[in-house]
Amino acid sequence: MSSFDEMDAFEGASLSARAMGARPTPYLDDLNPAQRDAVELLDGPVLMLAGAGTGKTKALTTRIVHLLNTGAARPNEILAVTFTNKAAREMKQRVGRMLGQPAEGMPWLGTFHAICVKLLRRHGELVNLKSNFTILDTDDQLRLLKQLVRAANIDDKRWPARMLAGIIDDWKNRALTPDKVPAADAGAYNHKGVELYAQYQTRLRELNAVDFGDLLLHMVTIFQTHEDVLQQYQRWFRYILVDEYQDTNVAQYMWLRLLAGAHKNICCVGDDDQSIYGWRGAEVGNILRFEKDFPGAHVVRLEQNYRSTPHILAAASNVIRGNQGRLGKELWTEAAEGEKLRLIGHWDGEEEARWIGEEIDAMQGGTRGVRPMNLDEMAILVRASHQMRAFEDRFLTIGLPYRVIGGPRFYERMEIRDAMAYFRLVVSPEDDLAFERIVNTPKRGLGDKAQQTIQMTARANGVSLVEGARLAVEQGAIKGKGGGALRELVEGLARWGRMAGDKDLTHMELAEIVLDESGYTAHWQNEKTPEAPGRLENLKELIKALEGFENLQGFLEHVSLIMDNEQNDGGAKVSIMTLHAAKGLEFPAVFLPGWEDGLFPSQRSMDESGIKGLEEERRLAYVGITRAEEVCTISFAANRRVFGQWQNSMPSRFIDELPEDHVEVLTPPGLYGGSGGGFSAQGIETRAAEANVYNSPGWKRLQARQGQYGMAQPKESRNTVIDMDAVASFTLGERVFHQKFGYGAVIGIEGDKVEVEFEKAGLKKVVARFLNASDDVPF
DNA sequence: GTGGAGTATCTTTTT
DNA sequence: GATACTCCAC
Repeated sequence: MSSFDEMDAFEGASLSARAMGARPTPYLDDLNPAQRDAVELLDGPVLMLAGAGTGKTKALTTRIVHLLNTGAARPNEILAVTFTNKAAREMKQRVGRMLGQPAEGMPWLGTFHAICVKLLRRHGELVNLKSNFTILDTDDQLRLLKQLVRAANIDDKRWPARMLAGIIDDWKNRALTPDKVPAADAGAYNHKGVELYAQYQTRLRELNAVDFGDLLLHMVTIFQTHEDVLQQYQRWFRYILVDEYQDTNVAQYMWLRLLAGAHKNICCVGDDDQSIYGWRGAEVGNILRFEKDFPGAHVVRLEQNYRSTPHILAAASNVIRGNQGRLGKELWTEAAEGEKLRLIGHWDGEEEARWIGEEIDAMQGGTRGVRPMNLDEMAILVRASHQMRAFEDRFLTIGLPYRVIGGPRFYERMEIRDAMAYFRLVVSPEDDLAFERIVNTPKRGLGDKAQQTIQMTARANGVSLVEGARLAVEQGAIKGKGGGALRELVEGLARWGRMAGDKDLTHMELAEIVLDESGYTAHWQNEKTPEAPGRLENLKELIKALEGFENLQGFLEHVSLIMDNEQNDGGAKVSIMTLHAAKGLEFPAVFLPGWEDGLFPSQRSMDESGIKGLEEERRLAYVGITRAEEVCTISFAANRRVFGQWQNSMPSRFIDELPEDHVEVLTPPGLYGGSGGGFSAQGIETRAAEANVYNSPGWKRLQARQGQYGMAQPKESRNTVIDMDAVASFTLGERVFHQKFGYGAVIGIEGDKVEVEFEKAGLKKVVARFLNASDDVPF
């Protein structure tokens, strides 16, 4: 690894590169005047206010190319920060394409986190970290916090560790080390928050580990306390570029200000109207006060939109107008008028999914809209991930190919994390958290008691858990079957560790040996659950993913930072994702379902953050609408299942903010004998009433008439589970149904418990509430 | 020590 | 409706 001094040595070379003088700049001809400004104003602070679809990435990448081309900086003197790995990847590709060569030479183009890891590997010792520190994910973090909470004798029912994790995260986002937490926050987590935060940081240091927030926080601390280090990097990074500046939190902001403090060659790109990460500590204020922070800053506005039709832009503008304190932009386009936005209401969530499925089919077949569309030109953007389920269910039944973006991630799956814990232990045996995860996975007969013995032995001797386990076995502190299994595990770990140094063995082979010899593979082979084969499949995939890396360590590093899994499995598919995940993307056709008050805008957001929360929700609506290029379809449902309970709601207040002239209101389906059989007569009537309302010109007054459809009756009462009072009347011999055990006969009643002889599951004692009379079975 | 049944909580959004 | 957690019976 090259040391920092070696890096400095390049500086001389860069001067000669600059001396080479300007080269032709054909790429500038591709830009509109505003974009050109944004590219050519190289020195001094620049704020690029780039509305949705205004060619922001183009301007940013061209700026990098221009910096290189004019000799202002060498590739490794440019610090370019993004928020997502995807954005970093894309930028690298585009720069490479423009330069006509792979942009391998841009080591400082990456996410905040990836760049901080690089820096921290070099300078970690300044905050008492060894350079091979591990990065904890949220799971490890939570387990660690739980231990601390329990040790502090706090009732983790009333004060969940999750909550503490959130509070600590928040402090870290605000660049607050435990000693800097303001007095106003002293009451946090039952007045124990600050103390536990300090303990947590101590524990992390003992484990030679950091969490995500630490990556930024430690670097800020180092820059603040080591002037020499800061100055070196201020010299080194001649030009700084920041993407999605509106999403920076305080720690990131301080980090940037420190680095840009000397030369102030910083170009921040953002859109205050697309700030949607306030809940994660992002401060819109950062972008709003850029000109104050950097006096004399050039502000460039990109307002010509190359993405959407005028109808779509008009709708988006009208919605976002409701927010206060914006920097203000007016998007315009030369695009043809196109279709109006479409708005439709449905009876319930399932019907919404059904309708959208049919619509997608029709659009694909060319029977709807001005041109046939490919499946990958369409996307469904939801507010909360639980909304995805209805679409997945529906699309599975009609065989419509879809892809969920940002769903449960590969590296978060249980089996993958288990396997990775084994790998972590092979690479670094002192990784106590990894050891705790796998001591008893697969089952080795090592329960709480044995694990406590290991912990105590380790602590008494001041060694890692693995070493503690070895000692405990040696001293015979753990007897019987567990002891033998533990000895085997400890010896295995030592053996695999030695094998890691073996040149004749690839790390893929090693990984396979580890999983086989530890019994982990067998554990899933013996498991009879329906998921087991899939999990084995995932493990195989994990081994395959190792191929791209030098060794296990390199792989683990990669995974801790890049938790996304791009599945580019072939074939056109409809995309389903959250609005947050959709930022930066665009699709010819966009569906925005679930526009109901409470769901969107989210009740929780409004409860917790009031007006600020509502405004962030509104920005989310803005982001959603502006993803659409040609067609945007907004929908809402009167009824939806929440927590398995039916709930009804009113259309979103944002629907009122859509400009009437740019919206076409569609008649709900079902009235023409289309879909949705099986409703009661009452349901049809209600739906007919809805149709009239929708068709009326004054549809905006819908809200005033919410009583008519907002408070619609639940579908059918016979679908509800039998209630407790009714259950009391079970009689001996009665035929009953249980969700899990199936059919059976009542053979005894004791209070609220009923003894049932099930046909398949045999004799069980169950609580009456979970039983239905068999002719009353829900279906 | 394990596994099953019963109970509580959950749903925003993620590097 | 699903999962994580707790409690109780083997």
